[in-house]
Amino acid sequence: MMLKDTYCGDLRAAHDGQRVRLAGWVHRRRDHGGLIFIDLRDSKGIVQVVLSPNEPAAHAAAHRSRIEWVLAIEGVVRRRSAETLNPKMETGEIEVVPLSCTVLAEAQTPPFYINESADVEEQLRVKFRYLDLRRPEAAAWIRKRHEVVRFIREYLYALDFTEIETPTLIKSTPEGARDFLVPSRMRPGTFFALPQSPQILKQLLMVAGFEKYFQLARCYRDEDFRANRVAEHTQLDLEMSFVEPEDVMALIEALYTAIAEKFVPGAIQWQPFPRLDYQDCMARYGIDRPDLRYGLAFVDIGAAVGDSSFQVFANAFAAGGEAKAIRIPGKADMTRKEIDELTEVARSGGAKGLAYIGFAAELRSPIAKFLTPDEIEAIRASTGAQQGDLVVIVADQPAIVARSLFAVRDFIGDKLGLKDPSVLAFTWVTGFPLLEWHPDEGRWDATHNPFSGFHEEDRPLLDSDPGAVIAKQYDLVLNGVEIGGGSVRITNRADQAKVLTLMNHSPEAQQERFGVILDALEYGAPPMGGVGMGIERLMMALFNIGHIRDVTAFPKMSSGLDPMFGAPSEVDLAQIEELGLRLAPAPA
RNA sequence: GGCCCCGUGGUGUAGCGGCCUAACAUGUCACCCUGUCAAGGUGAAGAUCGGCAGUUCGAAUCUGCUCGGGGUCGCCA
Repeated sequence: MMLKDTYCGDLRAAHDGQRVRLAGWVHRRRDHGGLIFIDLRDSKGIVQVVLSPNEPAAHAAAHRSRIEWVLAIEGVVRRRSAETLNPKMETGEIEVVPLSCTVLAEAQTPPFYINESADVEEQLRVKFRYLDLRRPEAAAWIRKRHEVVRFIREYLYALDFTEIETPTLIKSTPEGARDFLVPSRMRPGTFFALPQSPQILKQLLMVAGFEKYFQLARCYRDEDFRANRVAEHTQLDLEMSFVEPEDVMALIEALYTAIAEKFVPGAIQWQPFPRLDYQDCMARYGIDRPDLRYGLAFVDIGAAVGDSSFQVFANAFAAGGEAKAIRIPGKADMTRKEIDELTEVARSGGAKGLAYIGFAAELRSPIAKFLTPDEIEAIRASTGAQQGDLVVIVADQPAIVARSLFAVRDFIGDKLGLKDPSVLAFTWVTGFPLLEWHPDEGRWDATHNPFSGFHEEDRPLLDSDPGAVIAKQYDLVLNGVEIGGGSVRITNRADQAKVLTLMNHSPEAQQERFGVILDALEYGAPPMGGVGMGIERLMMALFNIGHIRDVTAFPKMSSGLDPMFGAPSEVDLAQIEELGLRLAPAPA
C-alpha cells in the first residue's frame, strides 16, 4: 500500500472531514513555538498542515523538520475558519490537522531557493537540476512538454500512423553537421555515428511498405550551441507514402492547428497558414523564417530611384545591387540617437549605412539634398508612407540588403513591442532552391537535404542551371522560428545519383555513403514525403519560453558540458585500449 | 575561432583606487512565541571579492593573462 492516498494539491473544501494520508516535501515552515504550520508540497501542489501541541509526537517531528525534508502525514482535512482562509492558495479553503507526522527523509539546506522564483546562476541550476525541478514552475514546463507530446502521439495514432523506433548507432555520413562518433569494440578502429536525424531510415521504412510512420526521435549534432539549439534534441520525425507536398503540409497544418487550439486557444493569427514563396519571402523579409506577427515588409524602391544621381544608390545599382526600404509608421520623430542605433544594426548586417527620410511636416532627411523632389515623391508613393512615417533605406548587394534590413526589421519589432507574445503566426515557406553553390568547396550542396525531390518541369535545369531547380521542400515557421520542415523525396535511383553527383560525390563515394538508400530505390520505392519537426522549438514558440533548457529535463550548458555528471569525462585507459584507440598528446 | 556581457558570504545583489576590519536582503543556527501563510521578535555564525601575474605607498575596484558562465557571428545537409 502506498504511503499516501491523496495528493496535497488535490485537496479542496469538498474533502472537509475526510481522513487522508499525505506525503511530500516541506515547502515552508512557520513555527510559532506552539502552533506549527507546514506547507507540504507534492507533485500536484501545496497544502497547509497545522500541528498543535495536542499531538506531541507529530508536533515534535514538525518542530525538528526543516525545508525540503520529506514527511508522511496522516490527518483530517478541515475547513478553515473565515478569517484564516487563504485565497492565494488553491488549497486555501482547507488545511490538514495531523494525527501523526513521520519524517521519511531529512535534507540538507538546498544550494538555492526552491520556494522562490529567484534568478539563480544557470550552472548551479543545471548541476542541481533535480532540485531545480522541484520548483513548480520548472516542473510545469516538463509536464507541459509531456502533454504536447502525448497529444501528438494520440493524434497520429488515430490517423493510423505506426510509431517505429530506429537505431541510434548508425553509419557516419559526414554531411553538414559533425557527427558524434562511437567507437566499436567488436571491430577496433571503426566507428558508429549517432544519427543527425533518422532520414534514411524512415525512407527505408517507406520502401518497406509501412506507408505511415512517425517517431519522436532523438537527433544528435556536434555543433556549437545557441539559446534554441543544443547537441541533442527531439524531433517529430514523420514520413508518408503516396503523397505530394500538399498532403504532408495539410496533415501537419491540421496537427499544429489542433495543438495550438488545445494549448493556446485562439492564438493563431493567420488561418489557413500563409504560404510564402522562398524568393518572395527573401525579397520581403530578408530571411527564410520571417516573423509574421508584424508587418514592416521591405519595399523595392529600385523603380523610384533607379536613375538617381545620388552616389550611394547609383553605385549600388552599377554594381548589380538594389535599394530597399522599410516604412516605419508614425516614427518620423525618432530621435537622432535611435536612428544611430538603427544604423548600427544595419551595419551589423553588412550595410555601409542606413539612409532615412522622415515624412514629418518638414522633410527630415540627410539624403534629401541628393534626391530630386520627384524621386522623394516616388519613394513616398512606393512605400506608401504617410505623414509622420519614417522610411529607412539600404542600397547594396542583394545579400547585404537582405541581412541588414532583416536585422533592422527584427530590431524594430523588439523595440516597438510588435512581437505580440500572445499570438502564434504560423507560415509555410516553399519554393526553395534544391541546390546552392558553395564557392569555397567548388560544388553544389543541398539547401535542405540531398534526398529532397524536385519539380518535374525543372528536370532539364539539373544540367543547364542546377541553382534554378526548385525543391519539393516546405518549412514551417512560427513567430520567426523554423519549427520544422520536410520534403517529398527523390524515389528513383538515377535522379538521386544525379543530385549526389552534382554535390561532387564520386560514384564510389555515393555507393559507400548512400548505397543503402540508392539500392533500396531500385526495389520499388513508393512516392514518399515527410517532415522533421523540432519539439523543443515548438514548445518555446508556443509558450514563449526563452531557453531550450527550460523544456529539457536534464540539459547541458552551452559549452556542451554536463555539470551534473561532469560529462564528457575521461575514461579508464583499459576502456580506450579495448576499443583499439590511443589518445594523442594533448594539443599544446 | 571572432565579438559583447558577467564572476563579491549558501543564494541574489551593492561597493568600482584609501572611509572595506567588505554592505544589504534572503537563507542557516540558537532562543522566544497558539492562527500563520514571504509569519514575527532577539541574537549568532558565515566571503582572503573566480585564479594567476602586474601597476601602485595602497587593489574587490586599474591592466594583462587565464578559468568558468551567458549571448551572438561563423557553424548547424
